[in-house]
Amino acid sequence: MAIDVTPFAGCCGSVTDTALDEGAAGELAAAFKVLADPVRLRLLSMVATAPAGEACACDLVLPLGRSQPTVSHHLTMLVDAGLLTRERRGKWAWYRVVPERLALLRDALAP
Amino acid sequence: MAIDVTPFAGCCGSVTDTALDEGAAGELAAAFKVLADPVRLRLLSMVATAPAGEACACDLVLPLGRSQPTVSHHLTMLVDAGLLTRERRGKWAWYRVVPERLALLRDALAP
DNA sequence: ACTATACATTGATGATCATCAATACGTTGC
DNA sequence: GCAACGTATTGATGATCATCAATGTATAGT
Repeated sequence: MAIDVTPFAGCCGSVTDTALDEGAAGELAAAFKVLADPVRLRLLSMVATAPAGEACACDLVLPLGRSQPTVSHHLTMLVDAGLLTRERRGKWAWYRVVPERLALLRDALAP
Repeated sequence: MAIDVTPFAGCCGSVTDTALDEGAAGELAAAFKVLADPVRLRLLSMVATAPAGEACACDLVLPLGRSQPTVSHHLTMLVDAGLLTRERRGKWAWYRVVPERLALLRDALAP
């Protein structure tokens, strides 16, 4: 089941801006939780640095040293978090990063 | 036991820069894991937005609605992660944010 | 010294999560 | 239709973690 289609609706404001209320803190925490895993970070960076800005899931399993279901699970989490998009082409699934989403999280740490 | 005095030694490079190796991904993930909690995010923003750039622990317990030990635990995690500094003055403990540390994490999400 | 206060630590518990084996689903080619 | 392949889902398990009550450790005031 999808974790949350719009975790951290966050449009503006940084942690150093104004004190976060409980709701905003929960959404932001959920967003960072997705980044708080080595496998997901590697997946994100592998897709981000892939040749045409996209990567096939078939090329991500072996280098990570995890089972196919585990990699698929992490990719789904990244998609659900809005950090990646998934596009099926035939038997393969291709992933691209969503820069705006990454920027949103980065801005949450702005001074 | 302190989690790690220098988690994410990270000096340079973003997730979109070059593919992360297992070690770097682990350090980065550990750093984000500290941010991946609502209470810690609220603590961070409360300290960041505090009047003189510092906040007394005594003023952080009630607004969070958590027990004193729980708040103390989260503050310790933030200090161990290098995101906050702690200074004891008499009976009180005063916290300040470490902007450089926050910037380090922000840069890890740079395009 | 004694008491009260502020904070940290310990120990225990329930919840969340990463992981894999097994299985299901959808697509391609024969 | 059938077999092979790439991917997603299910179910189970061990590990990690947030939380609190109880306790420990200082410091300040009387």
